[in-house]
Amino acid sequence: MGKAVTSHRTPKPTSPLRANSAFRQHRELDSLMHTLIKNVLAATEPKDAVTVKGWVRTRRDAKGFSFLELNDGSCFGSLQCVVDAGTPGYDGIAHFTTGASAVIEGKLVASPAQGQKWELRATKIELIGEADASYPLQKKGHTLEFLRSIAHLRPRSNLFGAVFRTRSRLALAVHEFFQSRDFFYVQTPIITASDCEGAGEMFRVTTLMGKPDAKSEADFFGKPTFLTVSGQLEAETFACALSNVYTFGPTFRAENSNTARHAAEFWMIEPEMAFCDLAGDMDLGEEFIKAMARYALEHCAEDLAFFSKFVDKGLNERLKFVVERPFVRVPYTEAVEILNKSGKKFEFPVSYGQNLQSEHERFLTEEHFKSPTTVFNYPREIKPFYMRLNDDQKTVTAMDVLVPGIGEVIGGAQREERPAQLAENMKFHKLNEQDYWWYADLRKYGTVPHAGFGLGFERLLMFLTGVSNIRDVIPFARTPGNAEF
RNA sequence: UCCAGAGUAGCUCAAUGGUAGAGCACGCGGCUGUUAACCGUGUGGUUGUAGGUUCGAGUCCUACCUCUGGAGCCA
Repeated sequence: MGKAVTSHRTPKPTSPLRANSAFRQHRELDSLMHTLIKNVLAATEPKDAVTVKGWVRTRRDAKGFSFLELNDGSCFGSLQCVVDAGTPGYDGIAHFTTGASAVIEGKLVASPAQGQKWELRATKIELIGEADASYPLQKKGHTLEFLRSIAHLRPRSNLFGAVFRTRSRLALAVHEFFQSRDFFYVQTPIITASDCEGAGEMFRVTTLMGKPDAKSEADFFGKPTFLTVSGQLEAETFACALSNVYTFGPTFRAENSNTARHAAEFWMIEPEMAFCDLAGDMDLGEEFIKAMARYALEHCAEDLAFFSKFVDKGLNERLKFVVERPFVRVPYTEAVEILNKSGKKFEFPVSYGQNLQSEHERFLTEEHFKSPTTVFNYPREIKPFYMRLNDDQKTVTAMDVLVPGIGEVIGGAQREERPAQLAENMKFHKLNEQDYWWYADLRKYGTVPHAGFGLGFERLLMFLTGVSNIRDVIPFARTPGNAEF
């Protein structure tokens, strides 16, 4: 240990968006520290003294020297280091095995061989921490199932490094999208007492462990509390004050869902706009998805190239298509007609008043329109109380954005802003008005038409990376029976 | 939760009801500006768990567990 691990100061900011900001103040210190491999590989000319720190991906020994491939996760690629016998530290070369951490100093030179532009001719190598022979990540491909069982190590693999770099950049893109449109970021509570909209089974939050007979009045908050299933109702209160707001945070559903697109803990993005109707809501949803696709193409090109090659061959085409073409918009009633006239045999029959099944959604977006599709104006019976009743008295201003391969990515609506109608909606859905007194107050004091939607961040990532299981786009997945890490 | 499929070495997979094997990983030796390096060699197993059928079960039967795909709930 010692010197090798002492420099942990924030390296220079490298986000293109922060290039000229005050965040660059540590830049001068960079030369005293190590250089991220991302910056080494982007060099435009040879350099005399470079120090890199990372984890050994592989070592290939030759007579009299070795190739060490070092990766620090700062970018997709690894740096090939050439270490001659006799280089300080070479006597311990056998310990530089896959997974070991190391510091390498050397000269950056143009590589004489195919496969890489630059390589580091080592002048000194130092082992930081060796990797036990049982290190499970091999140089060969692994199944996603196996990698899930080593979630603490999988970020060191090509795929998961790419996924989580992309996730980070898109999280920033979410904020930039909304902030640049004058939306304010609202942090809605994670612990909540309201059963909200019946959006799903909830996790109970309590300090009454081991006291099964205790009344909820004796609980920490003096009433039953849960982990939030949505920040929407709270976001509405802020939209009715700051005009345009969004949430971006963890959401919890205690459903016993066992699918590739459900998790018990996931991140949801919920914009809410005052003085906005359903059309404006659909516009925002479409713009948002297009902007995310564009951002990924522009800022995650290297990682996307990997996804296109090994995860989803059609990814780049699809993202370009999404960016360039308008989404299809179709009323629910018309969607049902299309499905009925399709001549296609569905496992579940299509009929008005029923929710669209996965197979129906897939047909619309993958076969019929071959495009992301927004379905709107659903029957009120199958949608929550807060959605605005249309003049036909039968449908509500709901909208779902469906994308090929994933299904529903966005669920949203224009909200019911008329106090009497909101009360009627609650009766219709057999809800207790008293439980929503503060929500109803928004309609009592200066009500405005407003609209918003919820978007699953992980589902968005699945769509943008081609990764087909939600467990593989979230760092540590929580699903029924699984919270190991 | 329902339907279907699968659990064999650290990983990926073979094995008619009849002596459990290969590749990779790992160890050792060799070779080479190599790049999923290569060649030789060695180590490595309570066949998911518990029962049952049989002279004999990785293989057939029952239950359970786990995972995968599909469905429901949704984002």
